[in-house]
Amino acid sequence: MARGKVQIRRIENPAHRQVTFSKRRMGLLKKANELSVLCDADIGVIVFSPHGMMYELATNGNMQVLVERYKTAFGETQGASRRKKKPQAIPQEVLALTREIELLQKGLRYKYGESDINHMSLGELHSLESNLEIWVQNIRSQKMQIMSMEIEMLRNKEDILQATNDIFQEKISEQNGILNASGSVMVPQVPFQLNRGSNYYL
Amino acid sequence: MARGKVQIRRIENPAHRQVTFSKRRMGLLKKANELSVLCDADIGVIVFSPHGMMYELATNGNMQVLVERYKTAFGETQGASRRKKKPQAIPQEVLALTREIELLQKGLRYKYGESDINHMSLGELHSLESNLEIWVQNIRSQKMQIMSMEIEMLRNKEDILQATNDIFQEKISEQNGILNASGSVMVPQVPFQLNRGSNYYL
DNA sequence: ATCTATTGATAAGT
DNA sequence: TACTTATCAATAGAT
Repeated sequence: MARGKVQIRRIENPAHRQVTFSKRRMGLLKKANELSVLCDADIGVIVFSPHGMMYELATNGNMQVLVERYKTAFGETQGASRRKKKPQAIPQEVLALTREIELLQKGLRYKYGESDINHMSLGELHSLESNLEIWVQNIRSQKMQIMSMEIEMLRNKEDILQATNDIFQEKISEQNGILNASGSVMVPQVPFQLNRGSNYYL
Repeated sequence: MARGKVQIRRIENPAHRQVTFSKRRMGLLKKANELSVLCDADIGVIVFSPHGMMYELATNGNMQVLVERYKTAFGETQGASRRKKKPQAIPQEVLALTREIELLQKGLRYKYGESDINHMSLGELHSLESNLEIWVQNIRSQKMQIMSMEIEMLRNKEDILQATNDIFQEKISEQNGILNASGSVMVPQVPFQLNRGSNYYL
C-alpha cells in the first residue's frame, strides 16, 4: 500500500511475509472489533498462520458460542466426530436460548421497533423495561438449569458406565485366571480401566 | 476516516449504523481475503448482525474445516491451562461465578454507593454503566464457557467408557462361548449396556 | 448507489 | 521488533 501499490498475491520473501502477516493481522482484528462496536454485531475471526499458529477474536468473548451459532445458521450440525442420533437436542436448545438472550440483551430496541418506542410514554417504557428484564432473567436461568441438568445427567451416566466397566473388569480377570490356569486361551490385559478422579482435562 | 474522525462506539442512528455495517463488513472481508492471499494464511470470519443475519468468509473455502481446527487448537490450549487444576475446581468455579453474577445483576447500583453515584456526571454514569455491562457479559460468558467445557469433557469421557464397555462386553461374550462350550462356567448376561442416544433430558 | 474529502492502514526504510 | 513516513486504501457524510 504505502511506498508503492501492492499486488494481492502471495509474498514470496519470508521476512516480508512475516512482517506483513503481523501488521495486517493486527489491522484485521482491529477492524473486526470496530465493526462490532460501531454496529452492535457479533464477530468471530480465526486466523491460522502457514505454520499452524492460531490467532482469534470473538467480540462477544466466546468463540465457541459463535461457532455453534454458525453451525446452526448454516443448517448442519453433524460433527464428524460426534454421535449421530439426537445428542444435539440439548445443545441446540441451549444455543437457541443463548441466541434469544443475546438478542434481548442487545436488541430490545429493534424487537419493538424504534418508532414504537419513540411514541411510548416514560411510564410505558419503564414498565416494558421491567418486564423485559424479568424475561431475560427467566430465560437465562432456564438456560443455566438445562446445562446443569445435562452435567448432572452425564455424571450419573458416567457412574453407571464406570460401575459396569468395573464389573466387566472383574469378570475378565476372573475368567482370565480360569483360562490361564487351563493353559488353553490367552486374554490380553485390558488397559482401559479409568478412574473417576483421573485427570480428564488432558 | 472521512469527513471527520469517528469515535468507536455504537452508532445510535439506525440508518447510519446499517450503512456503516454494510460498508465495513465488506471492508473486513476484503482485508481478511487480502491477508490470506498475501501471507498464505487460512482465515475464517463470521459476522452476525444485530438482527441475526450471518455473513461469513472462509478463505480456504470451508468454514467447517477451520472450525474443527479451531476446536483442536482451542482444546489444546485450554487443556494446557487447566491441566493442573483439580476436577472439582470447575463446579466450584461455576458456583462462584454464578454468585458473582447474581450479585452484579441485583445490586450494581448499590455496590458503588449512592452517594458517589449522586456526585457523578451523566457522562461518568454512562461510562460506568457500559463498563459494568461489559463486565457482567464477560463473567456470564465465562461461566457458560466453563459449563460447556465440562459438558464436552463429560461426553468425551462417556465415549471412552462406552468404548471400553463395548470391548469388555465383546471379551466376555467371546469367553462365554469358550467356557460354555466346555460347560464349566456360567457368566450372567450383563444388563448394563447403555444406549448413547437415549433421551435423558425429558 | 455514487462521490470525495479525510482519516486510517501499511510497505518500505531505518 | 519498533518507529517513521510516504503513499495507498477505506470510508463518513453528502448527494
